Amino acid sequence: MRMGEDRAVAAESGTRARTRRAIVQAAVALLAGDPTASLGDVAAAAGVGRTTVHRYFPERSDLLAAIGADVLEKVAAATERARLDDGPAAKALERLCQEYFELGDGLTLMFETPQLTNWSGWEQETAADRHFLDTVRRGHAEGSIDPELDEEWIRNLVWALLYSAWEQARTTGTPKHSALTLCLRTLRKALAP
Amino acid sequence: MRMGEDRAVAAESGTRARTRRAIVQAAVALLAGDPTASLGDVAAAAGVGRTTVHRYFPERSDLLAAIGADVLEKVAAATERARLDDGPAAKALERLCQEYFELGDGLTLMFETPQLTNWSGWEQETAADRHFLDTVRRGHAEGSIDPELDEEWIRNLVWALLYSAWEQARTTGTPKHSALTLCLRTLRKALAP
DNA sequence: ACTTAGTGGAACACCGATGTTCCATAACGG
DNA sequence: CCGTTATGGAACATCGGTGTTCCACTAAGT
Repeated sequence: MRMGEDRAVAAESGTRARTRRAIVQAAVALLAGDPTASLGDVAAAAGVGRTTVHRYFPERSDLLAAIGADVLEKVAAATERARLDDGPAAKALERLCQEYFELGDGLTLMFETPQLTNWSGWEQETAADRHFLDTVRRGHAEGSIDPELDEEWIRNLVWALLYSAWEQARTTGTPKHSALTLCLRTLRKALAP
Repeated sequence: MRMGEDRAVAAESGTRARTRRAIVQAAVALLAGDPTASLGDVAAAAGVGRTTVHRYFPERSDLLAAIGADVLEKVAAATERARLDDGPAAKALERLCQEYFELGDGLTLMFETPQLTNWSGWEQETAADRHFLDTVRRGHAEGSIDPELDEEWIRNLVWALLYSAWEQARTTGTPKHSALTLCLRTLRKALAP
């Protein structure tokens, strides 16, 4: 038995881990701008050879899956940080929104790269997802969230607002903080009963 | 001078016009589900031979351009119908939202198919776009729209809400009318000063 | 009915992305 | 300092989508 992690590939020697991260990072940034970018482009953007990319991710889908897992992990972490159970539910969702905004290009990818959501972890409800929906219900119960807006719509709404805000920051020159401010203000007003 | 249209290709004999429309229609529906669908798939979905597709649209980009133009045209028509200059600006935008919702899969495409917006008509501001922004400004002036939300954000917001609502209707079983209701309610609350 | 316009299918060349192999060489760690 | 580890590049096979041509066939229009 190996002392590896519970993840698939497990403990890589520092160098490999660093290269792998470099590739994934570059891929996220690049694919956010052009979802059809080739693996050669990704390699170039990551500053490595195309061969190396294939060494780490035999098929394109493997890279996509890795990105998907990465984003998913970041979402989970962000959900943790938001401490959804503290204070009024509406406020909790605003905090969550702020945390999710840190996903950056990950937001763009989730919208524009459907293949990313084909990876196993995405089809079934994640803990973060459940926690989110629970919080919305709590908001409905305690009266801090408009009861006319059901859970599903609010989930879609949050993501849509985040995507809009991030894209506005990415394409137009809008500074990130003001984009986020608009996003949060809009969310607050939308949720208010 | 010819009695043809001002458009590029102009008056086609009824049969051709019908086939062309069938192809574009099928392409819209298909690409909304999978933006990477091949021309063969489009042909199959349209119930015509692949050769025929190429006859009408020599290159893939030509088809995309046609779709882009089609959507653009529908947007213009919808903007007309919304009568943006009547009544309070906030109400006008809600009417506009209702009209835009009719774009259906066109909404999905605008978000998920960037190549669609590469076509010439999209880079420069359209009349509809200008009319929209003018209406937002009017809302700011007359006090029916939250002055903290700038024109650009509101434009993005409207599209994002529409996309969310449409996707919710398309993927989950939510009936279209209730999706639209949620969308409008959210917009109304977001715009309110 | 007969001419013309429109269609479908097969066959082909082409291209870019993908995935694989092999080897020389650079970086790293003991 | 030397062996292991990781890398980059070149060369190659493959594959699917694309775009083209040609011909037989069918549906319109007069």
